[in-house]
Amino acid sequence: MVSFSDPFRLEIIDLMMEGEVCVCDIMKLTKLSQSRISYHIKILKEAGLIADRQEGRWVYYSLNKESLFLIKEWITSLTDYSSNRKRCCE
Amino acid sequence: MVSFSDPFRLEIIDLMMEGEVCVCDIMKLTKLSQSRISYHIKILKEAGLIADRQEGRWVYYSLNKESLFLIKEWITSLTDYSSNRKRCCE
DNA sequence: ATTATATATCAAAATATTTTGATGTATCAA
DNA sequence: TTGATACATCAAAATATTTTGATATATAAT
Repeated sequence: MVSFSDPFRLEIIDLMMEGEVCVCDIMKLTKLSQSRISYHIKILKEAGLIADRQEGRWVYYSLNKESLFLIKEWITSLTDYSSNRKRCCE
Repeated sequence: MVSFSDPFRLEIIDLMMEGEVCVCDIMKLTKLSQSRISYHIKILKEAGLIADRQEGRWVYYSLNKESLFLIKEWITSLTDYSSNRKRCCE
């Protein structure tokens, strides 16, 4: 969840919406520097939000649908719970 | 989304799952200092994630279900999109 | 073998966020 | 109207994250 917290990471996630991308794609599409992209990719990967697959010199990154589904489930649990007013501080 | 990024804010959000809470509730339940809680509450409020309602000296905070729903929809759109492999860098 | 390409990693600098403690404001009770 | 309570705000200090530029590693092409 913490890794969702950077605007560039959100941008990278949005790019992955349409399928696999490599760092070079992200470079072309965002004008971010290579090491900067690698840094954010690493954060996303450590959070389990993206999957990677190497093919030769390229590494393809894509969204990890399972972890996104788990986040959705957590949000659902937050809102589904009955929200009766609690008396406070008494 | 950025406001989701702090462990204490996630803790506060979890506390709101069961309904409205005031800062004093959060103080009792988390042992965080008052100003620290107010600070995080402010971040969550500015992000539209929580609603507030004043009653006398107390301010009751609760989850904003609509904004949580919007986040879920965004995540759904991320994963629903067809994820055909894209050729890269060629 | 040598060179080029794709990406990762690193340490230092830059920047942003969080925490703290003090003070301010509004409401309520005595 | 005085004092207490609940919460907000502020500036400074503490801490964490991000960016940069350099270098490293692995693969592939020549």
